[in-house]
Amino acid sequence: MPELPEVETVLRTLEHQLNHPVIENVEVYWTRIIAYPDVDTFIKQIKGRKILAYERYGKFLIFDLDDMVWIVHLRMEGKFYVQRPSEAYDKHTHVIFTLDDGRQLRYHDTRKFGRMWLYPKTDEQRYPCFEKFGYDVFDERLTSDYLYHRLHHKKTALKAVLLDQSIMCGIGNIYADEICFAMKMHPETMINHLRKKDFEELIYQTRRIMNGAIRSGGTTIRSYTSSLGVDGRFQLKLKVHAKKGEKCSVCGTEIKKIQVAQRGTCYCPVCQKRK
DNA sequence: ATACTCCCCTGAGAGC
DNA sequence: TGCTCTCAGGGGAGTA
Repeated sequence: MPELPEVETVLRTLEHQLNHPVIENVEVYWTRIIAYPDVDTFIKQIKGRKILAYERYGKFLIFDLDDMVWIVHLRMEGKFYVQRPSEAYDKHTHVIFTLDDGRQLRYHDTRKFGRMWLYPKTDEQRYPCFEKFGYDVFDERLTSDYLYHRLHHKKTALKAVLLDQSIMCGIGNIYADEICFAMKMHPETMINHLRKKDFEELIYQTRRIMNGAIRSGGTTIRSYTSSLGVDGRFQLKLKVHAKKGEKCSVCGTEIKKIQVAQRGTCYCPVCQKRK
């Protein structure tokens, strides 16, 4: 599933592939994908607009259309393909954008969880779909002081905090497990047990892991063909997520799987201690 | 305010 | 082989 590094890779790949096309036509085959405005307005307003810039906020893709912004969240399985109109598409292709260079940008989503929004652009770049979202993981305003003041009194599990997009956004289930492992902390560690230096470590490890994943995701840009999105190449580097029953790469102990914050959670019972 | 639960969806995998 | 059942998961909505 696309988390921050995958979204970043998709965005860079799209920019590289598409450059700055004008969207000439749009066909929507599953209307719920369009979250705002209504489908007819979405189509009417996005037609004729040029993609000037590609940006990211958390797991959102942001396409700068000059006086408007087109925002996409891939959720679980959303993908973009750049294809010729003559190429076949399957039942999971829900939105097709025809570009002025003759190609099509096709939105594909097996589970139909992804969403798109189109808003008039504002200076502060805040939109209703971002309302409940906090700082992006790489936002410089996200500091250990900020996290400490916001969290040190709360009795919430560490992993629940990492997944809470209203505090910082971009982390999903995979990287939440990896960050807990890198911090050598049990995912159920109560956040109020963390000291200031632990929050520094949290931010450091989060950014280190995200940057590493972006770098290895970025390597797929050169080799990719028609399919955008990341093929799971850097799963090779995962230490605990989806590793239930395998041996910990550090100590050899069997990785365990539990539920934390209603999410499947893998961890090493020896390396990761409750604080 | 916080923490659950359900919902949206489909394919994969398990069990029979 | 083929059927049915269960589960995964980001995030919104509703509820205790």
